[in-house]
Amino acid sequence: MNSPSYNSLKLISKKLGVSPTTVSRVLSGQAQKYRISPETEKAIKDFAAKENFTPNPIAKGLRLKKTLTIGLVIPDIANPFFAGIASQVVNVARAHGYAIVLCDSEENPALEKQSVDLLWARRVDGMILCPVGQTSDHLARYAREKRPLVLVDRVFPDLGLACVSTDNFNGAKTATEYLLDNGHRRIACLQGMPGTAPGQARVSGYTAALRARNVPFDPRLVAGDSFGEQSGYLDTKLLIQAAPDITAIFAMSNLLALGALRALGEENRRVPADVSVIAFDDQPYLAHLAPPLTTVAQPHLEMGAAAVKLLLDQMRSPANALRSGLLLPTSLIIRKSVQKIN
Amino acid sequence: MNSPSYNSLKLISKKLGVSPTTVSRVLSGQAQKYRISPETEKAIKDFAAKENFTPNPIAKGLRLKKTLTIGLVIPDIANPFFAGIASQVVNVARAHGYAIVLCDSEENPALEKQSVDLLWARRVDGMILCPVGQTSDHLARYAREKRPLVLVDRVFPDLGLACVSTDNFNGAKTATEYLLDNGHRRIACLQGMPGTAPGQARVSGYTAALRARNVPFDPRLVAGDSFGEQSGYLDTKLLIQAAPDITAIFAMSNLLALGALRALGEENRRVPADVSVIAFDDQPYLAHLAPPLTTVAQPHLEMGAAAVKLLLDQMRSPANALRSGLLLPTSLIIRKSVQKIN
DNA sequence: TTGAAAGCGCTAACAC
DNA sequence: GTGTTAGCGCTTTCAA
Repeated sequence: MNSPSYNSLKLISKKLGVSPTTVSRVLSGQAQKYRISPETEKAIKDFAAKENFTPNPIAKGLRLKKTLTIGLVIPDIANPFFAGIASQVVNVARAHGYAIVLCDSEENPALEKQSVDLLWARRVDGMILCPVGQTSDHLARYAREKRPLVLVDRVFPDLGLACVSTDNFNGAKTATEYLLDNGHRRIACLQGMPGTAPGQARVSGYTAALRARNVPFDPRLVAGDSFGEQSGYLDTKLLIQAAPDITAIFAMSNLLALGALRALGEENRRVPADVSVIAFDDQPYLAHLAPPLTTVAQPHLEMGAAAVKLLLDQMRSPANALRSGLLLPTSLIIRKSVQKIN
Repeated sequence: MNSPSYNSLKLISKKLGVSPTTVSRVLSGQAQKYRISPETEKAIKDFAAKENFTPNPIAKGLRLKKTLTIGLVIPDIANPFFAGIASQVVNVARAHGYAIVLCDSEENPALEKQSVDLLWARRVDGMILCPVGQTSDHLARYAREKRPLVLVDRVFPDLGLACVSTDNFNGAKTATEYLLDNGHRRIACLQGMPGTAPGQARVSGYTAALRARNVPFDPRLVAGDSFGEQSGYLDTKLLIQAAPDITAIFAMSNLLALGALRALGEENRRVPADVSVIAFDDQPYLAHLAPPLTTVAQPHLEMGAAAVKLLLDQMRSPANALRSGLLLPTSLIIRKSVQKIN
């Protein structure tokens, strides 16, 4: 009754007067294949059900060299963007019989590398990684070794690894065009962390939209160094000093938008009457801000699900699975933070 | 160069001309204990470092009956409250050498039970569980079996299991008193999911505060059936119909508060001019709402950390570890959603 | 100071 | 139809 002592194939086979092999065969659904007699099969299945027995997955893992486990490395699980991805990864993986081992790299490249190593050392069958986004050296090796691995969000497209990300370029381009359509010409851009694929793609989308409409690109209007609230606040403050004539801010994350809102409030600029704002990545609370924020929505759930599916493909056939970039579409969610001017 | 073939103690021992035993001893830090010669020790350590070798944890797990793994079951990892707890659990666990296997019960008791069973079947050394909160039958058994298990948030105090939760009673009492201090008498209460420990404790705190100030308790002012935004919206609508004279709403979660804000907006009641609002559980975005919301903050990070620590205690000595409830203090974060009246 | 051997619980090859 | 045996990679007696 105390401290759970586990059952085993051997114990069961003894109680039932058959061999461990037979029990193993029945319990792994191979009864048919080995033409085990229906009575034996039933006896074993009933007994296992009654005793609530499942073959020890550790022993199975050792023997089969498979753990039915997927590693998930995320820069910050408390960030709703990543939490959304994680939730989908967990659920889809479970549906396929895989468990998720979760690591948090705390936006720290060293911790990321350590987490990745740790997970391989623990013999996960595959891994989903949202890189912190600055370095990819430690990943090149895994690409060569053809380990089942898919990158999400801050991807490195040139590594020959499977990647899932959103169409950041077009998302940003569309948002910028929307601002232009509303008469804005002096549009600031809070760029987030430079050197990350999503950051770069978004800024490219922004400049592409300007160029297409012959609006001069002013490099002083592009600012910022991270995706956090602090950067949004500080850089908006600086921006207002340096370019008081801006009429719109395009923030490359919703945290940046939050920070911008705070700075704008302090500077007594009303949104959207004085300055229009567009954010990136939709979150439930954006609809409840004052004003409700217009934003570029990313398909979180699809991202997580797609990552798992790509990974399962690779695990099935490591050699010839598709190893390219998947680009999911964004959508512009129009709320009330952009005002028409002129 | 292709497909990673793992090293092993045996392989290494062969290359070094010693026995697997010796390699194992050195690599598990038992060199001293077995008085292995410094040269042998160094040779083995150097080689392991060069080859980047770590003993296979699966084999180790089989032999030692320990997996250095903790299971974490959460009702919804996309909910920032739980994501905050998870982030701390992951980090503290890692610091102690444990990996986290994450399950999402999707607020579904059946899935919760399945997840718990799955994790034990996978031989996790211990488990941290945020129950969905309605049933506890399947947990009673684990209490009897003295499995390492700690409950977080929606705890069941009478099960003889270790629990971590916040002092919901006093948190709610303090918030209600603050409303009373500001002259409010008709205070509605969006109660969240009935039958959950936190929900009940919060409502008790609310009524206790009323009683202490001789403000009559009106059961019609208590409404709601879940902690989600929908319920906040709908029940606020109904509340305004049923009791148009309310001057304040105490929402037992921040999602409920969001819903209330939306309903209030539609009904043209300004916050806080017409109706004051207090939320429960602080989240970064609350400071950016219009108006910034006053709320009862819970110590997320401490909750996660405390849970891991209690669990580690139990895993060290399953028989006589502390198995009681830990109550963490809340704090009232005063922002701008409460107005003094009369 | 080191090694040989057994066994953790499982599955797959090879009998019969 | 079923069983015997070996071995996955590790740790731990026991022996030397």
